[in-house]
Amino acid sequence: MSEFKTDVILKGDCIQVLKSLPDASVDAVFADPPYNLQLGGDLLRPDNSRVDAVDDDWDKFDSFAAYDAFTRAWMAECRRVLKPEGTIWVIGSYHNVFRLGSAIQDLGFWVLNDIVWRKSNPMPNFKGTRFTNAHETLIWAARSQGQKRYTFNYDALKAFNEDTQMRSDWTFALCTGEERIKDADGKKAHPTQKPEALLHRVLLASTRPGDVVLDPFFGTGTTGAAAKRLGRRYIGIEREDDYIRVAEKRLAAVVPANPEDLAVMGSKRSEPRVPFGALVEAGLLRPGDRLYAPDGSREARVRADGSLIHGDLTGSIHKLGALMENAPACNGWTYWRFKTDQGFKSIDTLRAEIRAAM
Amino acid sequence: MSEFKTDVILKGDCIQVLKSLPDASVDAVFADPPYNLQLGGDLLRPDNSRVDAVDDDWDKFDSFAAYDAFTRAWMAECRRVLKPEGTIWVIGSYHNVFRLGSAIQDLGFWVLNDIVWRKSNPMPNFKGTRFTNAHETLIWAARSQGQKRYTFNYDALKAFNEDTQMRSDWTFALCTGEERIKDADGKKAHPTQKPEALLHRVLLASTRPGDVVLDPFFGTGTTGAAAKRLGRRYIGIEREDDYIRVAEKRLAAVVPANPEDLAVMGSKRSEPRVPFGALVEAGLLRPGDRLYAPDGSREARVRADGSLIHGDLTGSIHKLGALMENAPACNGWTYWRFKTDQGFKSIDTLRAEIRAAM
DNA sequence: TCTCGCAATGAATCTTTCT
DNA sequence: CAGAAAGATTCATTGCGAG
Repeated sequence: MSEFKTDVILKGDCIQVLKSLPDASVDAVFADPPYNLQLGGDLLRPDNSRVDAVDDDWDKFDSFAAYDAFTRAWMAECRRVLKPEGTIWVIGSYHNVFRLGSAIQDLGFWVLNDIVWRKSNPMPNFKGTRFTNAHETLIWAARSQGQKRYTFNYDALKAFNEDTQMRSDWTFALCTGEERIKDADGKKAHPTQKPEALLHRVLLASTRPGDVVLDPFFGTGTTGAAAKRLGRRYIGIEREDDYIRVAEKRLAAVVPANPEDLAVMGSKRSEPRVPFGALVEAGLLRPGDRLYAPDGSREARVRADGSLIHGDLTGSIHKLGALMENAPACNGWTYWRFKTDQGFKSIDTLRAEIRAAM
Repeated sequence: MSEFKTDVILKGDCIQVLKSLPDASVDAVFADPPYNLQLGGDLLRPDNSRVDAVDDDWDKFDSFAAYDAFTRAWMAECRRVLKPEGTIWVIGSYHNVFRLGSAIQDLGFWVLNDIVWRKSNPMPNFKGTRFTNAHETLIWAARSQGQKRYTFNYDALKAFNEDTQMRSDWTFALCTGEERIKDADGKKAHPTQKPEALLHRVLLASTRPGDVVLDPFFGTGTTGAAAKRLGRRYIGIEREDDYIRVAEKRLAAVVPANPEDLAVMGSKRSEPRVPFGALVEAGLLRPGDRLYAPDGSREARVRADGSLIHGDLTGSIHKLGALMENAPACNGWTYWRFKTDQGFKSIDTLRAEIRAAM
């Protein structure tokens, strides 16, 4: 059993290092894999022979096959390392994203969304032979189909987006200027450094404070920087010493946000359940009290066990609400009202009282 | 050798019909194949109305393997039928587009761009479980690598796009309202009719007047309608009699446009907004920073998700502003201020900064 | 005739907990 | 594990009918 440390950069080949990590140990994976088919040594056939540069159709197919084998090898390890309720993010462009997406599906992940990173300042197509390639694609997937309990901070992103739900197209500027890390000689330290804002949104959406985020292609550590800033933990895997040095220096300088500012808008689903009967027990409502439909057209009587009665119809607040409206379902908490000196009030205000006292 | 007519709808299974077409005979292919959606049960909106889902038999496949086999069969025939300098367009969503893209690459096509159709009015995610699925993806590919003589009307598109290069993300509204073809009983005639503006741009970009455009999944004939309007020829393949009838009637009514009239068919410009959360992502504000009400009497703290907190009140800039003022609504952008060396400034100035960088 | 409010709807892989 | 019950959940646009 290997040791499991977080907030570290593990040096080595990503597949080898992944194999050393325990099963079901990380909450999220973010992967920005190489797609240049000739990127030094990454591309090995299943038999470990190296793929040469290629031109003709047959070899092209061969190189796609090699890329697929490589992809499926690291991705399968990521799946093993991921907790059941964890999710994976991968990013790519049209060169490789179809390979990534097919692999994700074939390995048993369940795609939740594809997200478009719309670049506000893309590099123009100088020759005028194609459309300006102005976006990249992220794929977000759960570990398996039917896994409904993945982390998604829906309400946080809705607040972020000024109270309308976050869409699948995100606009960010390229990583340039101050943020772009340069060598001593002024050259960019890494060819594909991602904007930290992108990682900020990814982690805010799909992880919680304290979660462990794994990045098998760590590069200069954008994932780690965003994780640290947001109070998440990270594990980076990187092969190149140069990148590791840059990342370590970068990460040392990152100042985490205060824990109390990392709280985000919570969901109602995460609040404790309060049975309607508890309102009666607490004396906020009494047996015999009347509840009223939103338009006042109907009423029901509260019984001692927290059920409602209307004529010869009885049931929970939800069931009776649905019956009143002849609807397939009804949230009784927001449906029923009770009478006060100041007029009608939702029974949900009484639930809030109980929760506040808890 | 089969007869080769254009401006026709060929009835039958698309693979069978494709086999009857001669080699190297069409200039472009546009294909909107089944998406293999894999839906669960019914989906209800919050108001309990039922979503009219795509549950047609033609969209059901037993497995990814079955879908891949189908995809490669029709796509290989399309490649055979395509002229050497011809290009293919396919459209899909995350359910199927990775399969399409991998097949395109494996069959020897050469991807030129992937294009994002950004929907200005997508259906929301009713249950709050994912990001709003607000786009679909098109793939544009040449018949083979090294084929440089494909048609791309660079200058036309640049003029079309207010003299800047056309990007890979396009914004269009869904096909609704008058454009959406209805049955006699008022139901939509086809579940997935595409907006003609999308096809208009596709054909304008990648074909010339007189070119032959093949659509192997013709449906109600949007490709044919755009082709006819633009002075291109079309060949549609469709299996369902109902769709063919609708398409024939539709096509008969299409009037080819005068070239000078075509310029007006641009897309609605509805650029993405800059949400408040983006200021936090960009580092213009940090979690923990203070915002102040106009009269300075109240303050709130910024959190990582762009929500504000004041005591135990939380919410978006708008919601918390409204709470502060005990008002029904509030424009948070003009309400909140932050402190600088030069005194207080509106957060709206920060939004302007981000927009300027875009 | 014009305005306002309400209903309808679009390629959707759309819940969680307890018995 | 299946089934029942609790309970949470929507954005932009079009069209129609009331006023």
